[in-house]
Amino acid sequence: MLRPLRRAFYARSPVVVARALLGRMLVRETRAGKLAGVIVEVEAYGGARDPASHAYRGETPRNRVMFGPPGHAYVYVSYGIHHCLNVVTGRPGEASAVLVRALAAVAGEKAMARRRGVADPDRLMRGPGCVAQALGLTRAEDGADLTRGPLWIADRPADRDGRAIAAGRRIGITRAVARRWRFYLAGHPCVSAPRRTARRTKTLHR
DNA sequence: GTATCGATTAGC
DNA sequence: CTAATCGATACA
Repeated sequence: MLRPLRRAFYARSPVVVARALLGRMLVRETRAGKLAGVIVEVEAYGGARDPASHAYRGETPRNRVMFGPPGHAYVYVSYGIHHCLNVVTGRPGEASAVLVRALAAVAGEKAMARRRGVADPDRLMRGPGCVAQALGLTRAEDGADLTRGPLWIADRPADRDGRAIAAGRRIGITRAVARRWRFYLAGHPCVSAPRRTARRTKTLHR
């Protein structure tokens, strides 16, 4: 029987949780049916110590959930258009999180393809905005408790398809760009390889 | 108050 | 390369 990962799993540093999430199955149960995918790409974000984090400058209405207990979803609107799913990690108040950047679909592909308007299975959830669109996640899911349904991550050994965990720079940020806090399954077709170099870099900040 | 930037994406 | 579009931030 598949159960959700318990809160203790999330109560660790974002880097540790990020790596531990690779190969785990994320499940979203809707009235229309069950959507699921294996996590293949993530990014870690620190709180007050990480200039690239939404929590770096303190609590706001948007990031409030980050400052709460771990194991909850932080869903925000990116560029006014897309939604992005994060998992809150660490101790309450630490405001660290893991951004879910890509999944390999294992259930509900048809519903995902309909929502995405895309047929290619590898492109259903490649990129954080695509993940949220395929799963139908919005600000309504902000604060959802991942240790219970209907949005949860399964307590089952990671299935990494025999692939190594690779690390690289986080995508799309301009601060603390030196940190190699993006983790992904090497060579996986659902991983979004960075295409452009990031815009203007503001801080290296190791 | 106004101006600009972004943990993005699709399209030209 | 750019538009899309809004919360947060920077600044007058």
